[in-house]
Amino acid sequence: MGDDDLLRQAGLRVTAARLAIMRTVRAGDHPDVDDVYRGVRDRVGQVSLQAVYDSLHALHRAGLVRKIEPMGSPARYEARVGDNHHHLVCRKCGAVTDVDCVKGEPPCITPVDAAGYAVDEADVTFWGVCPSCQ
Amino acid sequence: MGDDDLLRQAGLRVTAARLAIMRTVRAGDHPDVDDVYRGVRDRVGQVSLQAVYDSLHALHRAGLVRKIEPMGSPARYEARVGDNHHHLVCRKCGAVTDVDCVKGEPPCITPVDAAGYAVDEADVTFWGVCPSCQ
DNA sequence: TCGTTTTCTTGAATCATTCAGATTTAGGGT
DNA sequence: ACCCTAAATCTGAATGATTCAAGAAAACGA
Repeated sequence: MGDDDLLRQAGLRVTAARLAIMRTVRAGDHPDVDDVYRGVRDRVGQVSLQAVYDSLHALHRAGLVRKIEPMGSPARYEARVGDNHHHLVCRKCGAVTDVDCVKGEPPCITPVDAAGYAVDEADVTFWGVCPSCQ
Repeated sequence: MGDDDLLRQAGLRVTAARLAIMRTVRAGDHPDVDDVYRGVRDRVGQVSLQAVYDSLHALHRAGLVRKIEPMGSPARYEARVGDNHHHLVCRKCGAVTDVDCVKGEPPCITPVDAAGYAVDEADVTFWGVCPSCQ
């Protein structure tokens, strides 16, 4: 299924900007908004930064992209959705690396005592220093 | 051991502002900077917002307070440190609730494949809807 | 093709946080 | 007790990511 079908299926209109955003996020390595902005401009020549914000919000709401926000850095996006994987973040360079979850099904972790909360997602971030920064 | 000793032991000077910040963080429920700011003013009358930022940084660096940053909200602080507990965050009201870790020792979780990273901390956030918002 | 609704644009505003420089204070040394 | 110096705090401004607002353009069902 192509990106256009994914968009339509989510009730979103198919636009050049959105297709380029999806491709850019998929091609990049956890790009932030600015990375996506630049990537999209490379592909379609002209987009406004706000269109990128709007579209990323729409795509995120539709579950087509995942948003991660490591402490201290701007929001980053990724195309791997639904597989509930987690992230390794380098304290020095900020690099983000995917880590597969031990368990297969999301949510991979259920708190011992949910305190009455209806939990629907577990967000796990491992902090450390990446190989090239060590 | 009193807060003054904790500060001295960390190589930090003992000031009224810092003592008030520690008490405020301990008394509050994951307060953000502004909550701390107001709490400290209630206790000592006069502090600048920057002093609160500076002191919280110092306390955080010294390991006397923990900093958490749920996506989309300003940084929050808590006094429980070193026990590697995690957090439940309400998607509606933003409330934060502590959850004890299944395992006892930090890091409570070690990624299956650390990809060469020297991992020193695992940050786990559960997202859901709290009892009163359901 | 037309009309409605969504999307995109431009431009400004907001919010948390940080930076800079001057002033004060804590606490060790005399 | 009094200096001295580094650390802490103050005032005031700057930054950077993100959001708001309102008009123009584009998508797509009728």
